[in-house]
Amino acid sequence: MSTPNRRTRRPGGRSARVQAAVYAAVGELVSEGHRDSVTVPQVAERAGVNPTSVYRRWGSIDALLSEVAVAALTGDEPLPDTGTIVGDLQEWASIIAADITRPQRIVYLRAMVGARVGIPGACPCWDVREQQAESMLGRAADRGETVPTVRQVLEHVIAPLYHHVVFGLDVDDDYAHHLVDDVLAMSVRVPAGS
Amino acid sequence: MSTPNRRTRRPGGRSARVQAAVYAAVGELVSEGHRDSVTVPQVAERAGVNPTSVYRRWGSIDALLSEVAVAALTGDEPLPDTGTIVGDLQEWASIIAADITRPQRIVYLRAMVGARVGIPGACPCWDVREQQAESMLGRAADRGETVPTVRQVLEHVIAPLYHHVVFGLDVDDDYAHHLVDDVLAMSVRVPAGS
DNA sequence: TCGCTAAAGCAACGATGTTTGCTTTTCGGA
DNA sequence: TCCGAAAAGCAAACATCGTTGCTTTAGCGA
Repeated sequence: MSTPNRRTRRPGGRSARVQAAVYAAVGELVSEGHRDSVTVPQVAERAGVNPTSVYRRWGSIDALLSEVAVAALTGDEPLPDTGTIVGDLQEWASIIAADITRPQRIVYLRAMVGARVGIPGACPCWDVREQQAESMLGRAADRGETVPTVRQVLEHVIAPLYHHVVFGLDVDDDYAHHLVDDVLAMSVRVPAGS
Repeated sequence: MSTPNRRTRRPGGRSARVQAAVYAAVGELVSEGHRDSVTVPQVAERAGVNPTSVYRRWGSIDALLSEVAVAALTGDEPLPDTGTIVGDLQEWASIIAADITRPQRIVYLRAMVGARVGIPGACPCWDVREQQAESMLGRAADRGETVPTVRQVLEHVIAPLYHHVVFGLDVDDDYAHHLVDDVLAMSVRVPAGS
């Protein structure tokens, strides 16, 4: 088969340049607080690109926004490594909380929610979080600590954090740490023979 | 002061009729699966009302949708009363899961997320859930059961459920029950002297 | 280097959403 | 019953978005 996967058929110079310009333009507009009403023509003008090109490549502003969003939201920060699972999870939760409460992130999250119509399946964001959780929990388990499952961490730390941000509820360090305390409480069980 | 609170200045006949018609129209359109693209002119036509009236009263389709959403999302179902906290929470979680995964609800939730720009503070939805949780936990505590806190139930059952729906992840009974199991595990502690 | 073709650019059009100034209706108090 | 004013209706202008047919540019393989 010499049929490249579409979308990779001509990745060279100009296409790449247009994509970069468009991505940058979206980033700028979002950062400038044009929170809502980021439109295709706006992005195109800022990028110095013809609107038609954007329409043909991405189809709609939502698709574009959510593509950029995924890229922006999965830029990985260094993982904490404090020596204990409590420390790791609390620092991790704090970092995430601080990150996703930034105005630009909120715009992206909103865009993701708006665009997730008829797009089944998970988005890469959660995969990243899952890998991070796996990594920290794995290390802790190796140290002999009692740890919750990856699923529990995702459902009871990550999900509530994003829920709060998306619905405009308060999110701060205290809140994040509470979540971690809760999830750690889940993994403390009465030993069978005690 | 004879300055009524605005929005209540002339609640009589016609205004009320227009509001009712518009609310009904939004409900119909959303129910019919016009998932996206519910526009002001559409709503106005269906309601037999002039678009201008809608624009002047609500300003935008998002504001209108989220106003209707709050009304729709806080309609309370009867609370389960199975005799145990496990049973109550599991049934409750199932009911909520079934409710918010209906296509119309998703539209409303999306609208809430979209409209929650610059509207600080909680929306009435969470208040309802909080009261429901309080009620069930209170009954269980009276029976002498060990129960999690209201906050824990909200953060670790409600929040993940809504998170999943809003981001298009799977939600079913199993998932809901898992959450309940987890939150109950939080309240099980090793007795001090064991 | 040449040629094929994917992708970008251009321009014009059609459709819709939104705003605005003005008129008409009708609520609610005097 | 009458009057002032709030809210609804109407119509037309306005702004923008999104689409489409065609042309032009420029990767990339032969």
